[in-house]
Amino acid sequence: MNIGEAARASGVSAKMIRYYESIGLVPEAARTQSGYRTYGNTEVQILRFIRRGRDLGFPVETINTLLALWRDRSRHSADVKRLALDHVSELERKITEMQAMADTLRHLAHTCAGDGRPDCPILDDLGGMAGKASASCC
Amino acid sequence: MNIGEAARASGVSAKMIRYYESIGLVPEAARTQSGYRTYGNTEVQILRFIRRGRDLGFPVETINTLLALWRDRSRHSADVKRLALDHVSELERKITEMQAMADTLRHLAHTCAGDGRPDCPILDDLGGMAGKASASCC
DNA sequence: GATAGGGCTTCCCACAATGGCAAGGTCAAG
DNA sequence: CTTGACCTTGCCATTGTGGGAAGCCCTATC
Repeated sequence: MNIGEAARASGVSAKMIRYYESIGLVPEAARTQSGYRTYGNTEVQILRFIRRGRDLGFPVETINTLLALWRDRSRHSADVKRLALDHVSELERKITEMQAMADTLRHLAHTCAGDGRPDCPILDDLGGMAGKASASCC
Repeated sequence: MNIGEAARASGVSAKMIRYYESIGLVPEAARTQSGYRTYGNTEVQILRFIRRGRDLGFPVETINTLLALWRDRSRHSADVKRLALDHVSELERKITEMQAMADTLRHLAHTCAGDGRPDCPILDDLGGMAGKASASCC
């Protein structure tokens, strides 16, 4: 199977497959005489694993660890679970952060007329003029 | 005021001030004879505006537009409001995406014993073996 | 006046993960 | 043999930030 076919079969672009190989996330693929990479079912399965991990937002570095655990028949599921829950915490942290941004902006936008006049509480806030009359810079 | 002092006064690192200048987000600073950048209150105010915009998650490109509107006394607040609400939409999109990831992972982690045994629904899911017995790669 | 230390300058490198392009080799079908 | 689709490597761009090196500048202290 060529890289293009492996890409189609795994959902990982050929570009990314080469990249993952270059950073050592997947082992170097076997090559034909002419230099084409070749893939089998095992490799495609690994690529699918990576793809799924990326879809769940795991950083590549963590996927590397997860792959190692996947290969390790004597792994402790506790190690996998901890990686997953750490990632959940990280996601929650970012979600909370973005929700605070969105809440602030929704509030500001709510108090903004949004018409043809220049007065705008959003710009007032950004300009550090919150609560004061709408200002222009400089 | 030197760049370090301006950084302290605005909350934007000296490094980033130079970067913002290089991409044209802030005008080129005046220089002393020896080449040091100098800043006044106006410049610090602009930097604070940028800092606040970044804290609200606006991309630099959008902050550029917001700065232009800030300077434009004949602006329409509708334009500012639209930028803000578009950004809220973008934040919501990302939040929804990350919440789906977190929900999936919480569910998987919940069904994972997290002990010394190797069986792990999380790895099963990543390996495309959802619902089947815990597998090891290759 | 000399020296030390801290601040400033520019320039380059790195990150994470992905896309795109270009120049060239390869393979299979017509 | 030609054509078109595919593969190869390599370099550039993204977004926004940090780090560091080499060298100049300024001020304070001895």
